[in-house]
Amino acid sequence: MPEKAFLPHIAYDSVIFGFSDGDLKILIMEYHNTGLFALPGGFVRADENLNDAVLRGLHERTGLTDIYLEQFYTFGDVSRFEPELMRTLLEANGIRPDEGYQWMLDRFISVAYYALINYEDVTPKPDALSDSCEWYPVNELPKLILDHRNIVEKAIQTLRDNLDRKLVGGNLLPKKFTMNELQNVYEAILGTKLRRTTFQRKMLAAEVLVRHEKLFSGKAHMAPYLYSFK
Amino acid sequence: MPEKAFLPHIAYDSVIFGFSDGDLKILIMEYHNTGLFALPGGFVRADENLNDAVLRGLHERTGLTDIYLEQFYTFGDVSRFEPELMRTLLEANGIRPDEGYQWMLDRFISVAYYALINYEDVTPKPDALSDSCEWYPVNELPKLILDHRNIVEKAIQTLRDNLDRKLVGGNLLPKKFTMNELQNVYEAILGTKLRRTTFQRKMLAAEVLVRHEKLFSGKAHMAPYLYSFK
DNA sequence: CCTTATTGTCTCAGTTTGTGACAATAGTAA
DNA sequence: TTACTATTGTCACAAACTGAGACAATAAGG
Repeated sequence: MPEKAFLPHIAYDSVIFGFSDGDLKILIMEYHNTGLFALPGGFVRADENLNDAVLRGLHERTGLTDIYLEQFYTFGDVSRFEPELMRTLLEANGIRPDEGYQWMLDRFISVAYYALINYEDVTPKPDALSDSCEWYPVNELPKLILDHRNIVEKAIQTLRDNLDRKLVGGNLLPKKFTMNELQNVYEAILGTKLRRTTFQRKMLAAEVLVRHEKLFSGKAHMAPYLYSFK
Repeated sequence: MPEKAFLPHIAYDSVIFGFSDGDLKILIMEYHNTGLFALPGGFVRADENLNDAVLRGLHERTGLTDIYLEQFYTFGDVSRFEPELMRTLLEANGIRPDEGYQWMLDRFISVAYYALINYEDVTPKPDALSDSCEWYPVNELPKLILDHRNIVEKAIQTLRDNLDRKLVGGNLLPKKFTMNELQNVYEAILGTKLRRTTFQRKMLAAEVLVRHEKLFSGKAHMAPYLYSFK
């Protein structure tokens, strides 16, 4: 990792949302031998678009290429600067700062993105510095380093704000889904229960859904239609 | 301007909105002896919060301290990198890159903010590299350097999206204003005419306005009330 | 064939929004 | 003083939208 390969002082962090078991979840990494948890993030190559750097990182973590991705804020407070913490992370990986990693101890400004992916499509992969990369329900996050907790809060807030405006919830589901599954996603994001009939009416009126065949679950009741987004 | 005073590779640009003569306007700077126009921007000191750097720059350009300011996007494409352009700017000011300004020729990622200010409160001041800092209607902008045109477009789009959600239009007016003036601001931002009675009803129902005395303009008709925001 | 859980649709009331009407000014002109 | 004009604050009515429940139509299982 030669110093000049990356832009110094600039990082990105990604809040990767998934949905399973009725919970909104995000991917969290745990660093080797430290018990420290953090958002997946990375650096920008000197000849690489910022957005492409994030997509590259996301691909490495999830294996996915077509990802719904949105930049939502850039965090630039001086209080982000904690060289002792970074030194701990590096040393826990047997890396000495004087081996060309000095730049990682500098102050960083971080551009934050959130991604929406289909939980089923992914087997999370840790990076070189991490033991694990795992899903955590947003209500049961471990303590995170730096201002990462703050980043998550702002990601959720932005996602809520955009939910109706951009009708973006479907990106957390498989291509085909039932109206009830879509409603569960909305409820998990908003943190409130919604009325079934009102939700269905609003979604159908938005004219963004295509109705497909019915889904027979084997249960003793009327089978729901499957839908996909146009 | 010693190199280590500022974070390299990181800049900010600000889209400073004002309102006069029925037009939405922004501040544009013209660089010395070049005919090049750009958004007001600057760099972040090594020990300064990103947001504070922007407020500092805004204060230098406008003299104002209490400013409505919002970060809206960070531009990080490689295509922003145009060292010849920056060299031209520096040389037109009699500055040689080898005098400690080499870092300004590097690739920059720019965090973009928009500000809403009261046009009447401001006498724009150019910075060291500029001949002028002047208001331009958003529909009559000169050709801007780099991706600044793009930044302006995104600022306007964000402002439109936030207009109803945050009831933010009043920041472009003096403390006290008439309902008609507020409507004119909204129309200039949205680029559409609004219905007088509907607009008035919505604003009053939002319970964010305080009604004051009437404003007598000397014209031959009923005088409107003055309002301020709570 | 009867029961049960869930779904798609409809209804009805309550609320919000679009649209025009209208009286109340604050001046000017006769 | 008395018309006359332009603009404002408010109301009235219809249209559209939303909340809340009702209900018939399933898809199994017993």
